Amino acid sequence: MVKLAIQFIILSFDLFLYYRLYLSCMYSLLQHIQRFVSLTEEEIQLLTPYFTAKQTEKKEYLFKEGQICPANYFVSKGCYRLYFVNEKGVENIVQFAIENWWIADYMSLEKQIPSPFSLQSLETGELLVLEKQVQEELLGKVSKLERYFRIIAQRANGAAQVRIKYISELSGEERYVQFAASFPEFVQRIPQYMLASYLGFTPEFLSKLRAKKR
Amino acid sequence: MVKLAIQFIILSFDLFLYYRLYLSCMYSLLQHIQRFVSLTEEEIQLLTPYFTAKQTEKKEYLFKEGQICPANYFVSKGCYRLYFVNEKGVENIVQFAIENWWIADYMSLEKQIPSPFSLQSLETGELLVLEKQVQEELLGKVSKLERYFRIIAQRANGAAQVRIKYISELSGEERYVQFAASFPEFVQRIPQYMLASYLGFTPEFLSKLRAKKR
DNA sequence: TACGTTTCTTAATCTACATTAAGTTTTTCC
DNA sequence: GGAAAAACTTAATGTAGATTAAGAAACGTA
Repeated sequence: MVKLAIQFIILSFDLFLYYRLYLSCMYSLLQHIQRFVSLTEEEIQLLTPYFTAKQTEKKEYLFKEGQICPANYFVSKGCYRLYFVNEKGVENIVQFAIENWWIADYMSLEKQIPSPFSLQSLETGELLVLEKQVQEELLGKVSKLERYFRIIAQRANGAAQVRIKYISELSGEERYVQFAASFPEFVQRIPQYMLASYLGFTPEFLSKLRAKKR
Repeated sequence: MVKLAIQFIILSFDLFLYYRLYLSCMYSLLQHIQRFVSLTEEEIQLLTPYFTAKQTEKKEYLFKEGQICPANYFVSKGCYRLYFVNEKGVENIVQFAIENWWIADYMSLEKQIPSPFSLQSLETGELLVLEKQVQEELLGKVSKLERYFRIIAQRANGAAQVRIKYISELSGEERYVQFAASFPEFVQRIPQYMLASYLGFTPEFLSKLRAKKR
């Protein structure tokens, strides 16, 4: 009987922890959504069951290369990277995501094909998980979210166009200088070798740039 | 009186030409939309007034660097490029669009800021024009199109992620070889120096690669 | 058809960053 | 707290593609 009581308390505590995580994440997401689309109380009620909250440990994978990207992820807390490993075994980061960003391999998610990318947590984090099938159901129930996701995707699209412009136009050094000026806290937050990877050059070269700057 | 009659005939002929262009473009677009979203007859009736058809001459600009991107464009016929000019005066192509593609500077369009890009026609072409404000009205009238545009944008997103992967991973030569194998007709269709620009290297280098391949 | 413009080709020289190879410092984990 | 792993730094050497400078070929226009 004591064992059962203890298990019940543990279960209730787990439930409490999950609920707290879930509320925190949903709050972030609703704040984000309402920046683009206004929702009624009813719509909010309708949409909340479609999301699952997840806590991730540092280095935890959400999916790995070769797996189908299982969901679209909204970052409530933490930092994540989408990366691939090239034929020399070197990791190349294609995208980071921090609070209030969505991240996924959108080609894999859309076409349900194995991803060449892996998605990994860089620190303890909290996410909302929206699987493809679940998203389809959700959008059937709350069609206003089609608008939200369209706006998000179009913004990401514009950002990608600008990113490709920078890759073409700026030297490695210029990219570093601009990025560090635009996102100084982010630069402190991640390992320098990952920053180098994202900016498209080697950690050795980044060391050289940093030495030059001192 | 004779002059009036001639003017009326000219005006009717212009209207006929426009109508023919418009029908052709709308047909392309409706075919495209129905690949993703099914529309009722009523919805089709509702949406058609929101699009303007446009014919472009070779080299014609839809917008130039420094202007706000005025619209989202659906390509019914022809080929277009989105490019910027770097500080050395060299043109860098960020994107092409051919039949059934949408193209715009999505950052400029979304935020209504001056674009660093220009959008130019590479051959005589035909487009449907959807200005931002008009799109908002349209989406208010036929909300199903939110879904269509979300899907399109998400696919473009996935494609951009893959594009960035290729830029990081493959050498210039490898990019050329893969692109030429994947899109042989497109390679014939555009000037080689534009292909080089899009793939991220100089026309001189492309000449070298082509010589090597013979 | 002739001329000017655009596109493509060729080759030598240059350069931004990669690669190789360590050593040093910081972080992690038991 | 100590050892191992990870991250950062340094420097010499190498390389993929850029730059420079033309010349040749193709295209467009009057």
